[in-house]
Amino acid sequence: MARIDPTEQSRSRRERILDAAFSAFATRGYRDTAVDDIADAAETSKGGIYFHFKTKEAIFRELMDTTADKLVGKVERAVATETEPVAKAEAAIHAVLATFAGHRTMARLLFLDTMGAGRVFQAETQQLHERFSRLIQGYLDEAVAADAVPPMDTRITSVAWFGAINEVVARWLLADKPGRLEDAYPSLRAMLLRSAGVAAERVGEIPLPVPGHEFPDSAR
Amino acid sequence: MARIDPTEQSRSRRERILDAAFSAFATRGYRDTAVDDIADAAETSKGGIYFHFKTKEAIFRELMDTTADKLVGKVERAVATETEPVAKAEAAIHAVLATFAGHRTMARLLFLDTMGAGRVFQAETQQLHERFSRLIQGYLDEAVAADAVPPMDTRITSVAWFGAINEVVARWLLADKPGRLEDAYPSLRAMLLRSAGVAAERVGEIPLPVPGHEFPDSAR
Amino acid sequence: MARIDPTEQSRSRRERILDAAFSAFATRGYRDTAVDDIADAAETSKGGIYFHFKTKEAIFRELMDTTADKLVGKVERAVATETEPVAKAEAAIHAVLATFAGHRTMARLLFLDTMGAGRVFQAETQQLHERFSRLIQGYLDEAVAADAVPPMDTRITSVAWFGAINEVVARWLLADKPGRLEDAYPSLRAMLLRSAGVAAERVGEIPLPVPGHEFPDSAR
Amino acid sequence: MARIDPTEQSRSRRERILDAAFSAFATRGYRDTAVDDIADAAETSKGGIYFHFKTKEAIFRELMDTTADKLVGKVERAVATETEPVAKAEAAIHAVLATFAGHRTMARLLFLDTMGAGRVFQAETQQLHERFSRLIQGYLDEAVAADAVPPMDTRITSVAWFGAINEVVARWLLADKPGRLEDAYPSLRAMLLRSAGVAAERVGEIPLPVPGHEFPDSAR
DNA sequence: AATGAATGAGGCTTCATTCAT
DNA sequence: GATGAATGAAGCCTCATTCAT
Repeated sequence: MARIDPTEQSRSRRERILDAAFSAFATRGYRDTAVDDIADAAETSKGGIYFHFKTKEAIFRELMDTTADKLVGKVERAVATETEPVAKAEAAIHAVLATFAGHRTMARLLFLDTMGAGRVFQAETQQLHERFSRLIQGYLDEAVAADAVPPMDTRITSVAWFGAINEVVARWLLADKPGRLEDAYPSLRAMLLRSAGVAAERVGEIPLPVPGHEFPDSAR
Repeated sequence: MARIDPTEQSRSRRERILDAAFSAFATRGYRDTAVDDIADAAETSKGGIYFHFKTKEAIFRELMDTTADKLVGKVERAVATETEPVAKAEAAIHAVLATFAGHRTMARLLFLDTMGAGRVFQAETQQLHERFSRLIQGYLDEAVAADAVPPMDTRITSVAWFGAINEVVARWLLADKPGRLEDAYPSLRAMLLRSAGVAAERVGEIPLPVPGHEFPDSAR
Repeated sequence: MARIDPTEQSRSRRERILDAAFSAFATRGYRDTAVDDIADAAETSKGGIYFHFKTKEAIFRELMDTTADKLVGKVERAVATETEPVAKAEAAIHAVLATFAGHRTMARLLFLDTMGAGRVFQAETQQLHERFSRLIQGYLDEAVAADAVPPMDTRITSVAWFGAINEVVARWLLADKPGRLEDAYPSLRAMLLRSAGVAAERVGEIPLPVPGHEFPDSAR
Repeated sequence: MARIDPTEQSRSRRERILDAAFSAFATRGYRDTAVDDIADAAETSKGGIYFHFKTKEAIFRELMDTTADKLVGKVERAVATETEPVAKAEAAIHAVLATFAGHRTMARLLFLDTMGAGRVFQAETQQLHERFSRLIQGYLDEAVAADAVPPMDTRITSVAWFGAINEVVARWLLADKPGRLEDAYPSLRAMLLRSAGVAAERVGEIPLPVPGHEFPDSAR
């Protein structure tokens, strides 16, 4: 008599809530998402949600954390396939862009909504950004150590890198006709590599804007 | 016996409201600021606010616009003192950093809270970011035209520049012990100039992190 | 140990709200009734009301509809007991008067407050009046078809009938010392029947005012 | 040096306010008309209004009174041209319909908005209705005295008359495609005269509905 | 575990009225 | 007389959270 493992059953419900919350937060933002919305989307009741999560905030927190974990994991796996320092950095940049390109919603949640959640989450957000820029900084430090790039303040540089990538992604997220995010990769890559002092030969040719494939403008 | 011009009088009240709103929004964010809070801070009544502004949103909008105007003005004035393209870009970067260094709250309002306001303001925010990146793009285009830098996709590069600067400022804003924002200038400048392909001689020496003056870490 | 069916339970609360709203609207009018008033009277919280009804307007709408339904139902049942056309009309008139006589508040809500609700409800109100005058027109048309009365413009006549009845009821509603509404029936009946051209023999004797039982005057 | 008489000047302003209020109340109803609206329409300031009138209610009251006076005046003048009792009644009916036909707004104010004003005005409204039905009753009593109609309860009959007329006017007011109010006169006249027992010869032929000129339906 | 009803604090906005100038 | 700025009491509605079942 195959009864469903209650733990399994519960997890599936819990997961369903997380999924629903994820998509709701990403679509409407934290503040504009009511717990009722999540309940509806998860085909549960409000009470059901409060059984699994202490507060609305807790849902958001958990979502932020696991999502960030996923992304970091992807980046690390992508980087692991490379050995040369600069190639590692390139792989990281590409991994981020590729991941977001495939998961617009994830990007939206991670990078756009963090402030919408209000004061409460600023610490959370900061840690997220910190985490990513530290990741980058690690690769830059390696590159410096390997003499692939000259010494520099890798802290500031990595923060700036993160900002640059973040902005390109955000702009793409909000564009009316997004186009393909990966089209931005060559130029962004060149810009970042050069910013770190990677040798011109290694950077290669500087891409020019392809007519008809310009980076999207914010409409209206 | 100089009576106060009623127009003046009214403007002063209006201004008082704007000031109060400015500081409240910058401190607590748009959503977490109640109209009552603004009224209290402006030493007016809620009704008084609604005499001068149609909605809470209108206050925020006006604040965003005028603040952005001020910043753009400062940047343009700083740039105007230079003639050489790269120097213009440097001046712009420096102007932004210097302005924000002096007006933390302004920065907070412009760059951190925009999303906190919710879906309604995404268009507004986009325009703001757009405006700044276009400003940068203008200088980059000039530099390309003057052969100060090689041809490139100035659209993406300027978006990335904006993102880089934005992130450095934001990180500083949220730091517990901010330090001096201008300490970040040399490295940020070098990073940006190199990213655009400015000649190494022109960029000059790459600054190293000064022990004890590292870029602030996010607390906790 | 009979537990109350939760559906039942909820309905009873919903009903309690409707009852409270009904009496509040009828007493103070739509605009002068705050949602808080209804909540208090229903011994619920404001939020509780908004769980059951989307807006204040929705409560009013539902009340109007069901009340009208009840009245129409009563009239139709009364009419169904008669076969002769003129008798049907008489039954209808009597049913309206009798119903209102027993339910002053219902009358008040249906006939006096409709405009107090403001522009929003004019359509609703019109439909209500339309509904009743169409009901009357149906009986008049039957009477014409049965040669019980001569041909006439039954549309205008029925509108006028409705107006006449409405006014008599309204005047009674607003009177300080209402007296018995049914005392007005004989004269109103005679007036209406004659207005439709019912034969004098069928109408019978024209009632004279009974001293001491005059139709109430508006006080002051 | 022809200075404008200050009294005159003041009255003109006062009148302008009344006019503006009249049209505003008639268009949007009492509750939905803000004092600001009136001020704007009268090209004055809110303060100016409160100089001339103690409260918003006072404006409405005065408007109701003078408007009713005007209408009563018209009716009485029309009736004065007739000597025969039934003709007087006919003249009165016609005068009301004709006046309203020419002044939709006046009708709206007097007959539709009275309740919208809320509890406060019910006394006022009642007096208005009372006044008109007493006017009618006077003519009916004369007719009875002159043996033009048989004895009856003229109190109820006149109330019913008033209601009948009122409803026809109201329906016309709210119709989408009003048509001509006076088209309703023949049938309404016949209905009313018959209701009072006026001899068939005197009433004349009963009008049938003219195809294409039916009394307007409430749209939708 | 889950449900749905209930709560109540709090948010934004409107508007009649007052008042200093 | 007139103006427009200011007041503050309501008003309607939302929503995170709790709770009986």
